[in-house]
Amino acid sequence: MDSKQNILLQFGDKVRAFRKEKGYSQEELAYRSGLHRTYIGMIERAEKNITLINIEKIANALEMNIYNFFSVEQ
Amino acid sequence: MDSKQNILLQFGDKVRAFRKEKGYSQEELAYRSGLHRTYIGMIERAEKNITLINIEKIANALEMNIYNFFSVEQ
DNA sequence: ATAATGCTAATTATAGTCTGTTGTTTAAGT
DNA sequence: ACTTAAACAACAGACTATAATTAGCATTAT
Repeated sequence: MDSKQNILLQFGDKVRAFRKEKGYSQEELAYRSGLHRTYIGMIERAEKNITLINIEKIANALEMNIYNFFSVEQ
Repeated sequence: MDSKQNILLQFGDKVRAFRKEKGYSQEELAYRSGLHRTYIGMIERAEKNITLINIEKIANALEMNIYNFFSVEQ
């Protein structure tokens, strides 16, 4: 991932916002989703082009539905 | 991708349904999204774990928003 | 001072691309 | 109805690009 794509920035921002709403650290979210601490950071910084299965893991860890990451409201 | 994950099956089914609604062949959708003919088939059959950037490409090609793939209604 | 996050780099797994072949559906024409 | 052709989709295999995982150290909050 060189130049950060808009959709990844948008997704990363939402993950970070929802994570903070829940009061989780990156490490806590990593643990809950079964992903690695540094990987969560990379996603939030839009450095990785995440796959659908991992999108779902993060959604589950944040106790929300995937479409919340992509809906226009909020 | 060995055993097909639920989220991939759900996504693939939606892509196929929306594609047919538009009257596109897999090849037509491939052309419109800039992806490969056979790859579209793999996605619809849930054989690949698609990345977010390609999810967006397919959404654009189908002239819809990403959350339509994940919303419960319809 | 310490907890949280950023950043680099290296490795492994797999997503994505492509060619070609087989099978299946659709629509003709005779 | 039965072929024939053409369009469409499934499938296999090989290759390339990159996502995913991890460790270690630097930096930034608190």
